[in-house]
Parts: sequence; C-alpha cells; structure tokens
Amino acid sequence: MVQGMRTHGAGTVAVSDIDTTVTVAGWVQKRRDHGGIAFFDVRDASGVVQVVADPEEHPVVDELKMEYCVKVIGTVRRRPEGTENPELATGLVEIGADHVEVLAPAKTLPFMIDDRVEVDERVRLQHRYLDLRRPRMAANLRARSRATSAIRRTFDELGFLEVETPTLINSTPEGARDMLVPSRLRQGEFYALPQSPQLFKQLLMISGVERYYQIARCYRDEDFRADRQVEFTQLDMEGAFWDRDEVLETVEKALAAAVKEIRGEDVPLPFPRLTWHDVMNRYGVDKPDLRFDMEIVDLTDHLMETEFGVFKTAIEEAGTVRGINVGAREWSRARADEITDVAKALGAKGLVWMVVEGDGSLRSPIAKFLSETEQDAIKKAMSAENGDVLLIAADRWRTAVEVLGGLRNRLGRPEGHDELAFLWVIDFPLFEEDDDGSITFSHHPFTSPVDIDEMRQHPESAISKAYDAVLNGVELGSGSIRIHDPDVQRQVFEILGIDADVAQRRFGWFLEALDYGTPPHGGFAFGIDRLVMVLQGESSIREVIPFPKTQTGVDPMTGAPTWVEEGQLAELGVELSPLARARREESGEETP
RNA sequence: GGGCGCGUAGAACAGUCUGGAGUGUUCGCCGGCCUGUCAAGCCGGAGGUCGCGGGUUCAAAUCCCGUCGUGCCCGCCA
Repeated sequence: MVQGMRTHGAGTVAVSDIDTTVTVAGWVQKRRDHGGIAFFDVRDASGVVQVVADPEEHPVVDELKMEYCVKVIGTVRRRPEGTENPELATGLVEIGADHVEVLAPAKTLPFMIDDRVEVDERVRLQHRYLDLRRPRMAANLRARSRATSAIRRTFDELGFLEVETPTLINSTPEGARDMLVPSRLRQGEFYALPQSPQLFKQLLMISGVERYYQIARCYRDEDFRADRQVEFTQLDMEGAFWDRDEVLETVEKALAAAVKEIRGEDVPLPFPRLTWHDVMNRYGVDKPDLRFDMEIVDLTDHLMETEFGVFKTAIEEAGTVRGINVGAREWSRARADEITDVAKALGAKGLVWMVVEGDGSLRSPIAKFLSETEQDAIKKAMSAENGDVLLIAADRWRTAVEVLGGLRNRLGRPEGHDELAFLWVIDFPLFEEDDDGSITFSHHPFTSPVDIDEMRQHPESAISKAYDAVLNGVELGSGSIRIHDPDVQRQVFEILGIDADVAQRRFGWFLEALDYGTPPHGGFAFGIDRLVMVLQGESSIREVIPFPKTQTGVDPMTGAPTWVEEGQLAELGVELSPLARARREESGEETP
C-alpha cells in the first residue's frame, strides 16, 4: 500500500510499532469523550485503530464527529492492562495523539456507518459513497476485486488472451430485450449494447485466437430481480480445438481460484455433473441447490392400480405421480392450505399431503382412497418416518417435478451460503416448446446438437452440447460447444423457423465467417456478480455491485435515467411519444 | 403487465387490526457533566406534511379508493 501522507494504515499499527511515531489518516468512526481523556477510532481502508488524546491539550478533539476525515500524528503504545480490545486487530495498542488535524469535516450522516444497522436500501443507494464505507460493503468490494484478479490470473496462466469486444453492436431481437443506443451520424438507426460477446468470441475463434477470455459488461433490458440487473458483469471465455470437458475443467479452475482467494477454501474438483433430465427428475429445477437432499420420488409404479381419481387420471393421461418427503415439521390445516396455494402458483392443479402418525398410519384427506398396500409402498418409497410430511403432485411430468422442485426450494433451502455446492448440469435439450407450440432454442441458436440426424428427426427430444454451472441453487452461467459447420447452423435456423432470408439478413455476416475454415470451438460465461454474491453470503447482487439500480431501473443517487434536452433528441432523430411527453410534463420538466 | 409486503423525526422501529390531542422506544443531532472507553455512561434539549391526493366520519397515522416510491415474487430473463 502506498501510504502518501501516512506512515501506516490504521489497521496495520502493531505491537512492533510501540514507542515509534506514526502518522495515520482516515475517518473518525466514533468518539468517546470522558472529560479528562478522550478516545476516537480512526478507520481507513486497512482497518481501525484507537487514538487517545487529552482534550485540554488537543481542543480539536472536541470537534470530531462521526466520519470527519482526519490526520493523526502520535506515538504508538501498549494499551493499559485490562483495556485491550480483542475485537480489534489493533486492539493491543493505541496511538497517543501528538497532533490531530481535521482534513475535512462531515455533515450529520443520513445513516450510521455500521453493519449492525439495517437501513432502507433507497437511502443507502442515495448515499452509496457512505454505504460503501460500511465494513460489510467495503469487504464485498475487496472480495470482488480479489475474485476477478484470481480469475484473470487463472486464465493468464493457462495462456488465454484477454480481448475486448465492442459494446456498440447490432441488435438481434432473439432472447432478451436489447438495450438500444440511437446513432447520431445515421439517424433512425440504433446500436444495441451486447447481451453477451457471443458472436464476437466465436469470431475470435475463427480469427485464430484459440484461447480467449474477457471480463465483460453485458446488458439485458428485462425486469429486475434480486439476482438480476440490466447491466452485469460476466467472465466470458472461449476456446478452439477442444470439447466440453476441457471447457468445464478450465471454468472449474477459475471458479476454484476465486473461492480460494475469497474464502481460503479448496473446492473439491471436478464438480459433480448431472444431466438435465436427472436434475429435473430429482430436484425439479435446472439449477438445483445440492446443499440438501429432499429428492423427488417417482410413485407412479406403486399406484398403477389406484382407485384414487386424481392419481388415476394423471397416470392414464401419461402423466406421473411424484412426491417429496419434507421431513418432520409443524403441519396444520392452515399450513397445508398455504403450501397448496404455493403449489398452485407453481402450476399445480392441487397438492396431496400426508403426515406419518405415531402408529405408522397416514393422516391425509385422501388416505381413505388408498389401499393399505399403496400406503405402505408410498411410505417405503419416500423413506417416511414418524412425523414426516409427504407432499405429492400428480400431473404431466414437467409440471409435477417443477411444482415439487419449487416446494423443495421453499421448504428445504438453508439460509446463507456457509457451505458451497457447485455442480454442472449437462445435456440440456436443444430446443424447447413455447407456449404457442412453436419451437425455440433452449440455450442459444449457435449451440451444437449432440447428434445432427437425431436433431432433424426428433428436434423435440434432441440433446445439445450446452451446460450450466450452478452454485447453491444459483445459476452462475452457461456455455456450450458451438456449431462450427455452416450447414448445421443453417439447419438449426430452419428448425427454429427462421427462414434463410431472415437468417441471412441478421446473421449473414456471421454465417459467412463460418465458411472460412471455422475450428470446432466452445466456451462459457459466468456472472461475476452472482458468484461474489454467493461467496460473500449475500442474497442480492446489489450488495456486490458498487452502484446498482433499483427494481425500476433508477439510480437514486444520480437520478438516472433522466430526461434529455429536446436538442439532443433532435440530433438523434428521436421524438418522444405522446405518452412519454405527458410523463415528462408531469415530472415538471419543461417541454418546449 | 400481475400478486404480496413495506412507507410514522436524520436512521431503525412500536402505534394501524379495534378511529379519539403527533403518544412512545433505541441510535444519531445540540448543550452540559465525566481520566480507560471501545454499540462508553449520566443529565437536559431540539427535531414530525404519519409518502402524496381524494373519500367516509363529529373526529383519520389508523377505515375506503387512487397514486407514487421501494422490496420479494410471477410473467419476462436465448
């Protein structure tokens, strides 16, 4: 650390400095004035140290308030016996002040710089520069920086080239909504901000780069969530002449390096690999949280002969009956109704619940419709013990597992992120069906199928070479082996119903590039924000983004987005709609 | 676009269900006291458009409607 006007970082003053004169500078965390003696804590980026002063000798101490920026010259000494503070890294020593100088006073704070105080997030964001002084936020910033540097180091050591790709590109309306930027020089035309460097990194493979990575800002203009902002940061990578396993192993190294750097833990490698079908069957989501079991059990085989109408119908309609054992827990009629409502919100028509009673019998509104044999089979299949609550859904396969997967997450998920459970989900379907029955890609349209003939004959069940990385139930990112054969690429567009003209217009430039000796290639991208969020035990990426936006896309500090002058709009060839003009007038902004 | 929650002093809250004077707590702020504290302590004080608008009522922080802000979620997010 370059100290500048200081000799020491506040948090680095140590027993070895006793009897030496030091200069520290930072912020007054707290003043404790006892009349004849006063203490104040000086905090800088390195930590905190206590300063002791006689207020008569140093009347300036009387002025010090929270978050004043100060410089202190003084002598380091051992704290008197019994007054050491084990909570503080510098708690064995203190600085006896020789000189105290206010570098800059601070107004009364909008909130206290203290991790123990929960402050409304809007107020925090309005004064983010103060919020970032809080130890937790400062730690998050540091962790993020260390994670990215560990990741960079990993890729550098593996011989990857860091290449920057443009952020003003053309819009491709598939997938997420693009963030658009109007062109002044070509009025009426728009750039888009990249949703990812996808096609550029593939072009870099065609360019002979072979090993590429980038820490890239990406933009998707969709609604916000705790784990989604319009702009976010991804580690983006791609390699030529390799297959899936090389990609996964490389990404694992980078993720493990970030974990090691932030938490000092060794992540066992390789990560478990589960197929998409497997995770859907067992956990009902494509990003399962493997920190807990509560697996979905298939009960269909045990109920083939059942007389219970709901189960019978589901099975007859080629559906399935599945259940989860959520363990022993409080179960009341009200609780059952609540959970049933959750299940319905997840798409279920209903939910069957059963509680295992002390005598081994099943308490359930539908118990009387099930034979002894069926009840026993259910208990056995679900390893049900005394007091356990069993939840059962009967529906088409996808709905049944997704409902139970949603309930599993809601009922079983541990708080915090003390333990880490990484996994790979592999063998995703190549396509999926939209609500309107049309077929769409499940990853992106440049993903390679595992088998081209299979893709042509049974597109609905074709497997792709796409894979996701999941950590504690959070989707960190995804990747795939790409299509490097222009014919295959054209066939995929065809299956997707994008006709040749359209494909040519949108992606012609890319399809042409594929025609010049494209090496087999594939890669991955994972969200730095989400990774650091989990590693820091946060539940929102806003806690690891220095200046995030609220759910409505607003930065409460700068006020962005804002109205711009009519002249700026005119230069861009942009006019506000009547609705937008009305909003602008309502906001009190002048409209010429 | 939709569902649910929240909005009371600079901050965090209680009060709202069951209407009755802006009633209270902690922190911060201001003044005073205090020589070993570290979420210091003690005494005193200031500080309020109960988000905003409308309605019901003799009376609204409280009930109703609308609206804005904010959070979580659904849709959306290849």
